[in-house]
Amino acid sequence: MEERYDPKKIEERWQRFWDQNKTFKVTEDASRPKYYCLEMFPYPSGRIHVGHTRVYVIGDVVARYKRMRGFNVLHPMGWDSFGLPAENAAIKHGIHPEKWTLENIAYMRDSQLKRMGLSYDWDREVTTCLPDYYRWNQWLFIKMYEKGLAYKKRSYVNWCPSCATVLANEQVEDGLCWRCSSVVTHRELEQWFFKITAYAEELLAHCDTLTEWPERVLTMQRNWIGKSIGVEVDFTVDGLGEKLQIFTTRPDTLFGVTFMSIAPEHPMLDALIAGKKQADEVRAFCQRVMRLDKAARTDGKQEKEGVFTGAYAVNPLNNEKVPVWVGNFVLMEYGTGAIMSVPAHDQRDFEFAKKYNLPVRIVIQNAGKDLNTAAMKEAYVNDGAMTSSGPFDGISNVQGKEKVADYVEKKKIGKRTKNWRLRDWGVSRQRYWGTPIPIIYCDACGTVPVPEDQLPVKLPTDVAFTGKGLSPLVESGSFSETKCPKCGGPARRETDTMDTFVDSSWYFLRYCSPKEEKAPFDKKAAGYWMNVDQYIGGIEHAVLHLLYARFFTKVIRDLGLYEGDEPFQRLLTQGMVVKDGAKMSKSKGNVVPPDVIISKYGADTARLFALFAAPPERDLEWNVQGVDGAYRFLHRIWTLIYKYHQGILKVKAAAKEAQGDPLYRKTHLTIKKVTEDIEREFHFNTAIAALMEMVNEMYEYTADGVSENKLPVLRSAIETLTLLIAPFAPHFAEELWESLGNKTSIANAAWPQHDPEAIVAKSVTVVVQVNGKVRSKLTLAVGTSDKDIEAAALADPKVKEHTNGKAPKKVIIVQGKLVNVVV
RNA sequence: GCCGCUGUGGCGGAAUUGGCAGACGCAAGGGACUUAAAAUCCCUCGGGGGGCGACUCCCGUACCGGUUCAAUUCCGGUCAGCGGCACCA
Repeated sequence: MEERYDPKKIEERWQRFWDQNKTFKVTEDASRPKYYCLEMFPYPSGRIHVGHTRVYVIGDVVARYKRMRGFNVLHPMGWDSFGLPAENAAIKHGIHPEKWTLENIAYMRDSQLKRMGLSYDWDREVTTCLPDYYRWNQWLFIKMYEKGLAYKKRSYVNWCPSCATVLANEQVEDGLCWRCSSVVTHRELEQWFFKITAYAEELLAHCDTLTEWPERVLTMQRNWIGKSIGVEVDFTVDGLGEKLQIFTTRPDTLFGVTFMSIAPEHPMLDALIAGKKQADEVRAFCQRVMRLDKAARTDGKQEKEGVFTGAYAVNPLNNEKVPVWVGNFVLMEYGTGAIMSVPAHDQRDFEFAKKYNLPVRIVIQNAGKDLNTAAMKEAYVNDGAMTSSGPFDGISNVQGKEKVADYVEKKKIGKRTKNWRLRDWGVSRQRYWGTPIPIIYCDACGTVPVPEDQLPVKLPTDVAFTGKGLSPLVESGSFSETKCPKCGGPARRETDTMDTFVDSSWYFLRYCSPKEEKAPFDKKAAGYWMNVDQYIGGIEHAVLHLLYARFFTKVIRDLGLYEGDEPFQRLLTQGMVVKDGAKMSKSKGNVVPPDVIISKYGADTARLFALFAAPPERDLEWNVQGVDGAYRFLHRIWTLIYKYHQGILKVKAAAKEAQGDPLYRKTHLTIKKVTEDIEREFHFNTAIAALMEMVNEMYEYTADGVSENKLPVLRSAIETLTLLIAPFAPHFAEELWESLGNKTSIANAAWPQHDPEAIVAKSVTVVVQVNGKVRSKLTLAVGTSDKDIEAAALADPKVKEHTNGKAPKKVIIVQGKLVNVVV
């Protein structure tokens, strides 16, 4: 054993050892319990910083701990490697996206991740931008096409002018592009969609089964799916005879309808205004509204505006004629694109009615204070008794909702229905660096999927990256011109590529059998490894990746490829890494690359600090002095062990016979504490604090030298400490483990178990309170009876002083903890 | 506006089932070692008061109130910060 702790030498040595011995390679083994530990795989942007590595360190501790607990641990790593930055680099620097990407991967793998000492089975590395992976994206796309789950439609879609591509709804945040924050505009385009709405009900219902997910994420998913239950009702357009269908969640207010509002895009609009004197004004209004971008259009603060179409519709419940307006706040995408307006009981309708002087009719009466239309300052949206509602007068509106719905269905003027906020997932991207959509268009045969035996449709390499005009795939004649697989005639390929979120929607299944050539993954292998027992990643994916991956798992299940409803058993969303008060990011200029920390302190120090400074789900302030502290801790252990190294090698570690020795007791208390802290919500910070306490106690124990007969106890403490620190500081632990005479890797050593008898104390300190205030402490033998405890407490001089001679009213005793004398 | 989370020393954080508030670490101050420094080791370290002193008393977990022998923990209200949703019919 070297006198000084030299992380550089140690870490290089053990990383080589793990690589050469394939220490973390795993295969299916039915005789052992499996554990699948997965961190969200990275986009290989080039250089990562400690903000990125935090998640891998957290996952690595889990994986190493579970391995020592005897689990067959699958812990893979790969690359989410399709995406825009590669293409932008190509445009800017003239490097092909593939070259740029693969070089980044090599650097990140070999110079950053491997140097952190992460226990991955690198033989399972998955790289989504390579044909052996993306061919299965294409295969899955075709399967989904065959089942009607992938379809093409012309519609208004989100367009990011800066990224020059379409975005899915989930990728628009506050009207801005999730990646570059440009204002998202609307475009009418023909696009491929995945029918995620077909799974809306199940995606929502199964949220209830994800009991080991953070409630926050589930709330976000439930909000995003946005189920609302209501009624569709047909109003008849006066003079036209056509049905104008509306959706409402408030059928109880149907008698309060005083006008209707439709979206500017509503298909019936032309018919409504045909021949009316308002026609030109309405058209001008609609064009003005439709020109607005998505953010402006859906901003709730925007004033409600509208224009009368000149048409009337008949309310089927009371046969009243009400005017039909166009409203700027009515959305074509939600419901039926038309609403009934009840100004008395809907705030938007109320504002609209006030602005345009439309009538207000109260149909729900406030039980506390009678409403009257003249005095109303805002809509009354609470419950009450129905009024002016024909046969429903007098009943509560809560019951009324059901009764009116029954009535509507009986009269066949509408039906109960559900509406979803969730939209189908638009997956077409007008860019090069993604999976080509495996579809061919033939003038004779129409849309034809590429036959399975012709997969993969590879990305062409002979393309130019100009950054101008259309995607390189459109410009590449050799790619788009092809033959129809059906009739052999001339045809052209789809030139759009898939959203990169498709890649990450099933990669966790691919890890189970990454080399499989006949299917996306081997069903048996997936049956063994899935689900992912622990998934770890950022909260930013709460409704993106995590929703898509759940959807894909269900689709894959229904294709008969996998038996299981949900991919991720337990989810941990780690906090971000903050420095100087801001999230670590390249643009803020506050990044700390792991390489720098590793060179100066070593990976074990970097790991220890990241784990100690905050619990995993909370944000972590990166602070150099804190890193020093972690470094000091490792040195302190090393120095202590070095001092007694020769001595303890001559003895066997203490066992039961040492019960009663204070260090032996501390050793076993620490085993218990560290194990519980890891098992309970991965509280690594307190687990490491417990190790520090143990080391402090070892220093005290050895302060006046160690006699021969204490060496076995010291040896057991040192061995235990080495094992307990192994998941956190693995290189450090390996080196010490070897120096203690062990021939095999500590990664496969058994996690220690605490001896319950060793931690039993003979005596306990009992807090003595008078009227709830601590006044004294007593040291009593364990098992002292309540009667004796009370007597001891009352005999205590401090107690006598504070009770002032008064007799106790009550004495509360909590065994082994506290006595409270109440006077 | 609605929903959720959070609020503890100079700082990061701990207190697991209602039972000693501030574990552990950082920073700071003092001391030992050293020609000196670094490193290391030891001590002090929430605020205020009293005592020469071993000590001791009061206050304190955003704020106000409640339940309880006992509240950082449970309940009600207020404030602040963060996050999500939001013209969704």
